[in-house]
Amino acid sequence: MTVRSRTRDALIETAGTLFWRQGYGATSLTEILSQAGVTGGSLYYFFRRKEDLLLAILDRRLEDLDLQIFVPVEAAEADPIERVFGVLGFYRAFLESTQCEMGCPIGNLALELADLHPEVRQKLAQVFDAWCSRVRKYLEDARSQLPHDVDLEGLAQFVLTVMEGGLMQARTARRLEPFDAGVTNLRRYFDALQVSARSEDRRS
Amino acid sequence: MTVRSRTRDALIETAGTLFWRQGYGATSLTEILSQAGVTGGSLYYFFRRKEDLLLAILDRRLEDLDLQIFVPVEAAEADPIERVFGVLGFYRAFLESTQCEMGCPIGNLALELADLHPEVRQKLAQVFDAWCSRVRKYLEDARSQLPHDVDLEGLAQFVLTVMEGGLMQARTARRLEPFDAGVTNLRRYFDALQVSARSEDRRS
DNA sequence: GTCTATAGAGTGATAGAC
DNA sequence: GTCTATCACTCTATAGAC
Repeated sequence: MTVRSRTRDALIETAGTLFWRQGYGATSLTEILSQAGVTGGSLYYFFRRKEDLLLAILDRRLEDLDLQIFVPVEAAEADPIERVFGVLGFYRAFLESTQCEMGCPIGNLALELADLHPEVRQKLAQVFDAWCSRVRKYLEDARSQLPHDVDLEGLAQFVLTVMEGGLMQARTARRLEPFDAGVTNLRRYFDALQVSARSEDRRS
Repeated sequence: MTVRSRTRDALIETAGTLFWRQGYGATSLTEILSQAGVTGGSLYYFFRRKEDLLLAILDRRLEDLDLQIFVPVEAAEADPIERVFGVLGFYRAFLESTQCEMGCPIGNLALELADLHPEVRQKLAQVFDAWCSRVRKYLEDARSQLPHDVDLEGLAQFVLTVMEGGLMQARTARRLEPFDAGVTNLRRYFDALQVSARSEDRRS
Protein backbone atom coordinates (compact mmCIF):
# COMPACT_ATOMS: atom_id res chain seq x y z
CA MET A 1 0.00 0.00 0.00
CA THR A 2 1.32 3.41 -0.99
CA VAL A 3 2.01 5.88 1.78
CA ARG A 4 -0.02 9.09 1.64
CA SER A 5 1.70 12.30 2.62
CA ARG A 6 1.04 15.96 2.08
CA THR A 7 4.28 16.44 0.16
CA ARG A 8 3.71 13.44 -2.05
CA ASP A 9 0.18 14.62 -2.81
CA ALA A 10 1.39 18.14 -3.60
CA LEU A 11 3.95 16.77 -6.05
CA ILE A 12 1.38 14.59 -7.79
CA GLU A 13 -1.11 17.42 -7.94
CA THR A 14 1.32 20.06 -9.21
CA ALA A 15 3.17 17.84 -11.66
CA GLY A 16 -0.14 16.42 -12.87
CA THR A 17 -1.35 19.85 -13.90
CA LEU A 18 1.97 20.86 -15.46
CA PHE A 19 2.27 17.63 -17.46
CA TRP A 20 -1.30 18.12 -18.58
CA ARG A 21 -0.74 21.68 -19.76
CA GLN A 22 2.78 21.53 -21.20
CA GLY A 23 3.56 17.86 -21.53
CA TYR A 24 5.97 15.58 -19.73
CA GLY A 25 9.21 16.40 -21.53
CA ALA A 26 8.66 20.14 -21.50
CA THR A 27 8.15 20.22 -17.73
CA SER A 28 11.34 20.23 -15.69
CA LEU A 29 11.62 18.93 -12.17
CA THR A 30 12.85 22.39 -11.15
CA GLU A 31 9.56 23.89 -12.28
CA ILE A 32 7.54 21.26 -10.44
CA LEU A 33 9.56 21.76 -7.27
CA SER A 34 9.29 25.55 -7.22
CA GLN A 35 5.56 25.47 -7.94
CA ALA A 36 4.87 22.80 -5.34
CA GLY A 37 7.08 24.49 -2.76
CA VAL A 38 9.16 21.35 -2.34
CA THR A 39 12.86 20.71 -2.74
CA GLY A 40 14.66 18.04 -4.70
CA GLY A 41 15.52 15.90 -1.71
CA SER A 42 11.86 15.35 -0.91
CA LEU A 43 10.94 14.50 -4.46
CA TYR A 44 13.59 11.81 -4.65
CA TYR A 45 12.55 10.49 -1.28
CA PHE A 46 9.14 9.61 -2.75
CA PHE A 47 10.02 8.90 -6.38
CA ARG A 48 13.11 7.20 -7.71
CA ARG A 49 12.84 8.84 -11.12
CA LYS A 50 10.78 11.44 -12.94
CA GLU A 51 8.98 8.60 -14.68
CA ASP A 52 7.82 7.17 -11.34
CA LEU A 53 6.17 10.48 -10.55
CA LEU A 54 4.31 10.23 -13.85
CA LEU A 55 3.19 6.68 -13.07
CA ALA A 56 1.86 7.84 -9.71
CA ILE A 57 -0.06 10.62 -11.47
CA LEU A 58 -1.66 8.11 -13.83
CA ASP A 59 -2.62 5.89 -10.91
CA ARG A 60 -4.25 8.88 -9.34
CA ARG A 61 -6.14 9.72 -12.53
CA LEU A 62 -7.46 6.17 -12.59
CA GLU A 63 -8.59 6.42 -8.97
CA ASP A 64 -10.25 9.80 -9.53
CA LEU A 65 -12.13 8.83 -12.69
CA ASP A 66 -15.29 7.84 -10.83
CA LEU A 67 -15.37 10.60 -8.28
CA GLN A 68 -14.52 13.45 -10.63
CA ILE A 69 -16.47 12.45 -13.73
CA PHE A 70 -18.81 9.51 -13.60
CA VAL A 71 -20.41 9.98 -10.18
CA PRO A 72 -21.36 13.63 -10.86
CA VAL A 73 -22.66 12.73 -14.32
CA GLU A 74 -24.75 9.89 -12.92
CA ALA A 75 -26.17 12.22 -10.30
CA ALA A 76 -27.21 14.68 -13.00
CA GLU A 77 -28.60 12.25 -15.56
CA ALA A 78 -30.70 9.13 -15.03
CA ASP A 79 -31.12 7.98 -18.62
CA PRO A 80 -28.15 5.88 -19.70
CA ILE A 81 -27.78 7.47 -23.12
CA GLU A 82 -28.01 10.94 -21.61
CA ARG A 83 -25.22 9.85 -19.28
CA VAL A 84 -22.99 9.19 -22.27
CA PHE A 85 -23.62 12.72 -23.49
CA GLY A 86 -23.31 14.01 -19.95
CA VAL A 87 -19.74 12.73 -19.91
CA LEU A 88 -19.01 14.55 -23.16
CA GLY A 89 -20.64 17.65 -21.71
CA PHE A 90 -18.33 17.44 -18.73
CA TYR A 91 -15.27 17.61 -20.97
CA ARG A 92 -16.81 20.38 -23.04
CA ALA A 93 -17.35 22.50 -19.94
CA PHE A 94 -13.74 22.00 -19.02
CA LEU A 95 -12.57 22.86 -22.51
CA GLU A 96 -14.64 26.02 -22.45
CA SER A 97 -13.45 27.10 -19.02
CA THR A 98 -9.83 26.85 -20.13
CA GLN A 99 -10.30 28.62 -23.49
CA CYS A 100 -9.60 25.31 -25.25
CA GLU A 101 -6.08 25.27 -23.88
CA MET A 102 -5.80 22.02 -22.00
CA GLY A 103 -7.51 19.08 -23.64
CA CYS A 104 -7.43 15.63 -22.09
CA PRO A 105 -4.87 14.82 -19.36
CA ILE A 106 -4.52 11.28 -20.66
CA GLY A 107 -4.76 11.86 -24.40
CA ASN A 108 -2.08 14.54 -24.35
CA LEU A 109 0.39 12.24 -22.63
CA ALA A 110 -0.67 9.24 -24.70
CA LEU A 111 0.51 10.82 -27.93
CA GLU A 112 3.65 12.26 -26.39
CA LEU A 113 4.83 9.13 -24.64
CA ALA A 114 3.32 6.10 -26.38
CA ASP A 115 6.59 5.16 -28.03
CA LEU A 116 9.01 6.13 -25.32
CA HIS A 117 8.07 4.46 -22.05
CA PRO A 118 6.48 1.00 -22.28
CA GLU A 119 5.25 1.00 -18.71
CA VAL A 120 3.71 4.45 -19.12
CA ARG A 121 2.02 3.43 -22.34
CA GLN A 122 0.50 0.42 -20.63
CA LYS A 123 -0.88 2.54 -17.82
CA LEU A 124 -2.32 5.07 -20.25
CA ALA A 125 -4.08 2.21 -22.04
CA GLN A 126 -5.41 1.07 -18.68
CA VAL A 127 -7.00 4.47 -18.01
CA PHE A 128 -8.60 4.46 -21.47
CA ASP A 129 -9.93 0.97 -20.75
CA ALA A 130 -11.43 2.02 -17.44
CA TRP A 131 -13.08 5.02 -19.10
CA CYS A 132 -14.56 2.83 -21.83
CA SER A 133 -15.80 0.26 -19.33
CA ARG A 134 -17.81 2.92 -17.57
CA VAL A 135 -19.35 4.15 -20.80
CA ARG A 136 -19.95 0.59 -21.85
CA LYS A 137 -21.94 0.06 -18.69
CA TYR A 138 -24.24 2.93 -19.70
CA LEU A 139 -24.62 1.35 -23.12
CA GLU A 140 -25.55 -1.97 -21.55
CA ASP A 141 -28.17 -0.17 -19.49
CA ALA A 142 -29.51 1.17 -22.79
CA ARG A 143 -29.30 -2.27 -24.45
CA SER A 144 -33.00 -2.36 -25.30
CA GLN A 145 -32.77 1.01 -27.09
CA LEU A 146 -29.96 -0.15 -29.38
CA PRO A 147 -29.96 -2.57 -32.32
CA HIS A 148 -29.08 -6.15 -31.38
CA ASP A 149 -26.04 -6.40 -33.60
CA VAL A 150 -24.26 -3.32 -32.25
CA ASP A 151 -21.00 -4.18 -30.49
CA LEU A 152 -21.17 -2.27 -27.22
CA GLU A 153 -17.45 -2.49 -26.53
CA GLY A 154 -16.70 -0.99 -29.92
CA LEU A 155 -19.38 1.64 -29.45
CA ALA A 156 -17.87 2.67 -26.11
CA GLN A 157 -14.47 2.98 -27.80
CA PHE A 158 -16.17 5.06 -30.46
CA VAL A 159 -17.48 7.46 -27.84
CA LEU A 160 -13.95 7.85 -26.48
CA THR A 161 -12.69 8.33 -30.03
CA VAL A 162 -15.19 11.13 -30.63
CA MET A 163 -14.16 12.79 -27.40
CA GLU A 164 -10.42 12.58 -27.93
CA GLY A 165 -10.55 13.56 -31.58
CA GLY A 166 -12.77 16.50 -30.74
CA LEU A 167 -10.55 17.67 -27.90
CA MET A 168 -7.50 17.46 -30.15
CA GLN A 169 -9.01 19.61 -32.86
CA ALA A 170 -10.56 22.07 -30.44
CA ARG A 171 -7.27 22.52 -28.63
CA THR A 172 -5.34 22.94 -31.85
CA ALA A 173 -7.78 25.42 -33.38
CA ARG A 174 -8.64 27.06 -30.04
CA ARG A 175 -12.29 26.79 -30.99
CA LEU A 176 -15.11 24.69 -29.55
CA GLU A 177 -16.69 24.05 -32.95
CA PRO A 178 -14.80 20.87 -33.88
CA PHE A 179 -15.66 19.34 -30.51
CA ASP A 180 -19.30 20.36 -30.85
CA ALA A 181 -19.42 18.98 -34.39
CA GLY A 182 -18.35 15.64 -32.94
CA VAL A 183 -21.05 15.67 -30.30
CA THR A 184 -23.71 16.76 -32.81
CA ASN A 185 -22.90 13.92 -35.17
CA LEU A 186 -22.59 11.38 -32.38
CA ARG A 187 -26.04 12.43 -31.15
CA ARG A 188 -27.45 12.01 -34.61
CA TYR A 189 -25.85 8.57 -34.77
CA PHE A 190 -27.39 7.51 -31.48
CA ASP A 191 -30.75 8.81 -32.63
CA ALA A 192 -30.44 6.68 -35.75
CA LEU A 193 -29.45 3.63 -33.69
CA GLN A 194 -32.50 4.10 -31.48
CA VAL A 195 -34.81 4.46 -34.47
CA SER A 196 -33.33 1.32 -35.94
CA ALA A 197 -33.78 -0.58 -32.65
CA ARG A 198 -37.44 0.41 -32.51
CA SER A 199 -38.09 -0.90 -36.01
CA GLU A 200 -36.36 -4.16 -35.01
CA ASP A 201 -38.80 -4.47 -32.12
CA ARG A 202 -41.76 -3.87 -34.35
CA ARG A 203 -40.70 -6.70 -36.62
CA SER A 204 -40.38 -9.25 -33.84
CA MET B 1 10.44 31.27 -52.51
CA THR B 2 12.25 28.70 -50.43
CA VAL B 3 15.44 27.25 -51.81
CA ARG B 4 15.45 23.50 -52.40
CA SER B 5 18.63 21.62 -51.65
CA ARG B 6 19.51 18.03 -51.01
CA THR B 7 20.74 18.75 -47.50
CA ARG B 8 17.71 20.76 -46.56
CA ASP B 9 15.43 18.02 -47.89
CA ALA B 10 17.34 15.34 -46.00
CA LEU B 11 16.97 17.29 -42.76
CA ILE B 12 13.24 17.79 -43.28
CA GLU B 13 12.76 14.15 -44.19
CA THR B 14 14.81 12.71 -41.33
CA ALA B 15 13.58 15.11 -38.67
CA GLY B 16 10.03 14.67 -39.90
CA THR B 17 10.15 10.95 -39.27
CA LEU B 18 11.87 11.31 -35.91
CA PHE B 19 9.43 13.96 -34.66
CA TRP B 20 6.61 11.73 -35.83
CA ARG B 21 7.87 8.68 -34.00
CA GLN B 22 9.29 10.14 -30.80
CA GLY B 23 7.96 13.68 -30.66
CA TYR B 24 9.61 17.05 -31.01
CA GLY B 25 11.05 17.51 -27.54
CA ALA B 26 12.39 13.99 -27.27
CA THR B 27 14.32 14.28 -30.53
CA SER B 28 17.67 16.03 -30.24
CA LEU B 29 19.37 17.86 -33.07
CA THR B 30 22.33 15.54 -32.55
CA GLU B 31 20.15 12.56 -33.37
CA ILE B 32 18.74 14.24 -36.46
CA LEU B 33 22.19 15.23 -37.67
CA SER B 34 23.75 11.80 -37.24
CA GLN B 35 20.81 10.07 -38.91
CA ALA B 36 20.72 12.51 -41.81
CA GLY B 37 24.49 12.44 -42.24
CA VAL B 38 24.69 16.20 -41.84
CA THR B 39 26.62 18.36 -39.40
CA GLY B 40 25.43 21.19 -37.23
CA GLY B 41 26.86 23.93 -39.39
CA SER B 42 24.66 22.91 -42.31
CA LEU B 43 21.55 22.68 -40.22
CA TYR B 44 22.00 26.19 -38.91
CA TYR B 45 22.74 27.42 -42.39
CA PHE B 46 19.18 26.46 -43.42
CA PHE B 47 17.28 26.89 -40.17
CA ARG B 48 17.78 29.55 -37.54
CA ARG B 49 16.29 27.45 -34.75
CA LYS B 50 14.99 23.95 -34.15
CA GLU B 51 11.49 25.35 -34.31
CA ASP B 52 12.05 26.62 -37.85
CA LEU B 53 12.92 23.10 -38.91
CA LEU B 54 9.61 21.96 -37.48
CA LEU B 55 7.73 24.69 -39.32
CA ALA B 56 9.38 23.61 -42.57
CA ILE B 57 8.31 20.03 -41.88
CA LEU B 58 4.70 21.13 -41.38
CA ASP B 59 4.80 23.13 -44.62
CA ARG B 60 6.01 20.00 -46.35
CA ARG B 61 3.22 17.91 -44.83
CA LEU B 62 0.71 20.41 -46.13
CA GLU B 63 2.23 20.28 -49.61
CA ASP B 64 2.33 16.47 -49.60
CA LEU B 65 -1.23 15.95 -48.42
CA ASP B 66 -2.66 15.69 -51.93
CA LEU B 67 0.06 13.66 -53.53
CA GLN B 68 0.51 11.16 -50.71
CA ILE B 69 -3.08 10.64 -49.60
CA PHE B 70 -5.88 12.17 -51.60
CA VAL B 71 -4.67 11.59 -55.13
CA PRO B 72 -4.05 7.84 -54.57
CA VAL B 73 -7.39 7.48 -52.80
CA GLU B 74 -9.22 9.24 -55.62
CA ALA B 75 -7.53 6.98 -58.13
CA ALA B 76 -8.72 3.92 -56.23
CA GLU B 77 -12.28 5.00 -55.45
CA ALA B 78 -14.76 6.87 -57.64
CA ASP B 79 -17.71 7.08 -55.26
CA PRO B 80 -17.35 10.12 -52.98
CA ILE B 81 -18.41 8.34 -49.79
CA GLU B 82 -16.10 5.43 -50.56
CA ARG B 83 -13.36 8.03 -50.91
CA VAL B 84 -13.97 9.13 -47.33
CA PHE B 85 -13.51 5.56 -46.18
CA GLY B 86 -10.60 5.16 -48.55
CA VAL B 87 -8.79 7.89 -46.66
CA LEU B 88 -9.44 6.10 -43.39
CA GLY B 89 -8.24 2.89 -45.00
CA PHE B 90 -5.03 4.62 -45.99
CA TYR B 91 -4.27 5.48 -42.36
CA ARG B 92 -5.27 2.03 -41.21
CA ALA B 93 -2.82 0.42 -43.61
CA PHE B 94 -0.09 2.63 -42.27
CA LEU B 95 -1.02 1.84 -38.69
CA GLU B 96 -0.93 -1.85 -39.47
CA SER B 97 2.39 -1.70 -41.28
CA THR B 98 4.02 -0.02 -38.27
CA GLN B 99 2.49 -2.33 -35.64
CA CYS B 100 0.40 0.61 -34.38
CA GLU B 101 3.54 2.44 -33.37
CA MET B 102 3.36 5.74 -35.20
CA GLY B 103 -0.07 7.28 -35.39
CA CYS B 104 -0.66 10.59 -37.13
CA PRO B 105 2.29 12.91 -37.89
CA ILE B 106 0.14 15.95 -37.24
CA GLY B 107 -1.98 14.73 -34.34
CA ASN B 108 1.04 13.59 -32.34
CA LEU B 109 2.66 17.00 -32.59
CA ALA B 110 -0.64 18.82 -32.09
CA LEU B 111 -1.06 17.45 -28.60
CA GLU B 112 2.58 17.84 -27.69
CA LEU B 113 3.00 21.41 -28.87
CA ALA B 114 -0.40 23.11 -28.88
CA ASP B 115 0.36 25.13 -25.79
CA LEU B 116 4.02 25.82 -26.31
CA HIS B 117 4.59 27.40 -29.71
CA PRO B 118 1.83 29.67 -31.05
CA GLU B 119 3.17 29.68 -34.59
CA VAL B 120 3.45 25.90 -34.63
CA ARG B 121 -0.06 25.50 -33.27
CA GLN B 122 -1.41 27.74 -36.02
CA LYS B 123 0.32 25.72 -38.70
CA LEU B 124 -0.95 22.45 -37.24
CA ALA B 125 -4.47 23.87 -37.35
CA GLN B 126 -3.88 24.81 -40.96
CA VAL B 127 -2.99 21.23 -41.90
CA PHE B 128 -6.11 19.95 -40.13
CA ASP B 129 -8.15 22.52 -42.06
CA ALA B 130 -6.69 21.46 -45.38
CA TRP B 131 -7.40 17.81 -44.58
CA CYS B 132 -11.02 18.61 -43.66
CA SER B 133 -11.50 20.71 -46.80
CA ARG B 134 -10.58 17.74 -48.95
CA VAL B 135 -12.97 15.44 -47.13
CA ARG B 136 -15.61 18.12 -47.25
CA LYS B 137 -15.29 18.19 -51.01
CA TYR B 138 -16.10 14.47 -51.11
CA LEU B 139 -19.11 15.11 -48.92
CA GLU B 140 -20.28 17.86 -51.25
CA ASP B 141 -19.97 15.43 -54.14
CA ALA B 142 -22.22 13.11 -52.12
CA ARG B 143 -24.64 15.92 -51.28
CA SER B 144 -27.63 14.18 -52.82
CA GLN B 145 -27.02 11.05 -50.74
CA LEU B 146 -27.06 12.97 -47.44
CA PRO B 147 -29.91 14.62 -45.52
CA HIS B 148 -30.38 18.32 -46.32
CA ASP B 149 -29.82 19.56 -42.81
CA VAL B 150 -26.45 17.88 -42.30
CA ASP B 151 -23.63 20.41 -41.86
CA LEU B 152 -20.91 19.19 -44.22
CA GLU B 153 -18.15 21.20 -42.58
CA GLY B 154 -19.01 19.66 -39.22
CA LEU B 155 -19.30 16.22 -40.77
CA ALA B 156 -15.84 16.56 -42.32
CA GLN B 157 -14.45 17.54 -38.91
CA PHE B 158 -16.22 14.51 -37.50
CA VAL B 159 -14.42 12.24 -39.96
CA LEU B 160 -11.10 13.72 -38.84
CA THR B 161 -12.18 13.30 -35.22
CA VAL B 162 -12.91 9.62 -35.79
CA MET B 163 -9.57 9.16 -37.44
CA GLU B 164 -7.49 10.96 -34.82
CA GLY B 165 -9.33 9.44 -31.89
CA GLY B 166 -8.96 6.00 -33.38
CA LEU B 167 -5.26 6.43 -34.10
CA MET B 168 -4.68 7.63 -30.55
CA GLN B 169 -6.32 4.63 -28.97
CA ALA B 170 -4.79 2.16 -31.40
CA ARG B 171 -1.32 3.54 -30.77
CA THR B 172 -1.78 3.52 -27.02
CA ALA B 173 -3.19 0.01 -26.88
CA ARG B 174 -1.02 -1.28 -29.74
CA ARG B 175 -4.12 -2.85 -31.22
CA LEU B 176 -6.08 -2.05 -34.38
CA GLU B 177 -9.46 -2.76 -32.76
CA PRO B 178 -10.20 0.73 -31.42
CA PHE B 179 -9.45 2.23 -34.83
CA ASP B 180 -11.59 -0.37 -36.56
CA ALA B 181 -14.41 0.21 -34.09
CA GLY B 182 -14.35 3.86 -35.13
CA VAL B 183 -14.55 3.01 -38.82
CA THR B 184 -17.30 0.45 -38.25
CA ASN B 185 -19.46 2.92 -36.37
CA LEU B 186 -18.75 5.74 -38.80
CA ARG B 187 -19.79 3.45 -41.65
CA ARG B 188 -23.00 2.62 -39.85
CA TYR B 189 -23.59 6.32 -39.32
CA PHE B 190 -23.13 7.09 -43.00
CA ASP B 191 -25.47 4.23 -43.91
CA ALA B 192 -28.07 5.73 -41.61
CA LEU B 193 -27.57 9.19 -43.14
CA GLN B 194 -28.05 7.74 -46.63
CA VAL B 195 -31.20 5.89 -45.60
CA SER B 196 -32.53 9.06 -44.08
CA ALA B 197 -31.72 11.06 -47.23
CA ARG B 198 -33.60 8.55 -49.38
CA SER B 199 -36.71 8.82 -47.23
CA GLU B 200 -36.48 12.63 -47.51
CA ASP B 201 -36.49 12.25 -51.29
CA ARG B 202 -39.49 10.01 -51.20
CA ARG B 203 -41.44 12.58 -49.23
CA SER B 204 -40.71 15.42 -51.65
C1' DG C 1 27.68 25.30 -47.92
C1' DT C 2 29.94 22.47 -44.83
C1' DC C 3 33.15 21.54 -41.24
C1' DT C 4 34.98 21.33 -36.09
C1' DA C 5 35.07 23.07 -31.70
C1' DT C 6 32.85 24.94 -28.04
C1' DA C 7 30.08 28.11 -25.42
C1' DG C 8 26.38 28.54 -22.11
C1' DA C 9 22.38 27.11 -20.05
C1' DG C 10 19.57 23.63 -18.19
C1' DT C 11 18.61 18.84 -17.11
C1' DG C 12 17.78 14.57 -14.03
C1' DA C 13 19.74 12.59 -10.33
C1' DT C 14 22.87 11.84 -6.00
C1' DA C 15 25.26 12.63 -1.43
C1' DG C 16 25.31 13.72 2.99
C1' DA C 17 24.09 17.03 6.81
C1' DC C 18 20.27 17.96 9.78
C1' DG D 1 11.52 13.67 5.70
C1' DT D 2 13.61 17.68 4.20
C1' DC D 3 17.48 20.49 3.16
C1' DT D 4 21.66 22.35 0.24
C1' DA D 5 25.21 21.56 -2.83
C1' DT D 6 26.75 19.61 -6.71
C1' DC D 7 27.82 16.03 -10.21
C1' DA D 8 27.68 14.43 -14.78
C1' DC D 9 25.49 14.93 -18.73
C1' DT D 10 22.88 16.68 -22.75
C1' DC D 11 20.94 20.13 -25.08
C1' DT D 12 20.51 24.20 -28.49
C1' DA D 13 23.02 27.42 -30.67
C1' DT D 14 27.28 30.07 -32.23
C1' DA D 15 32.01 31.19 -34.17
C1' DG D 16 35.18 30.92 -37.40
C1' DA D 17 38.16 28.08 -40.56
C1' DC D 18 37.87 26.01 -45.04
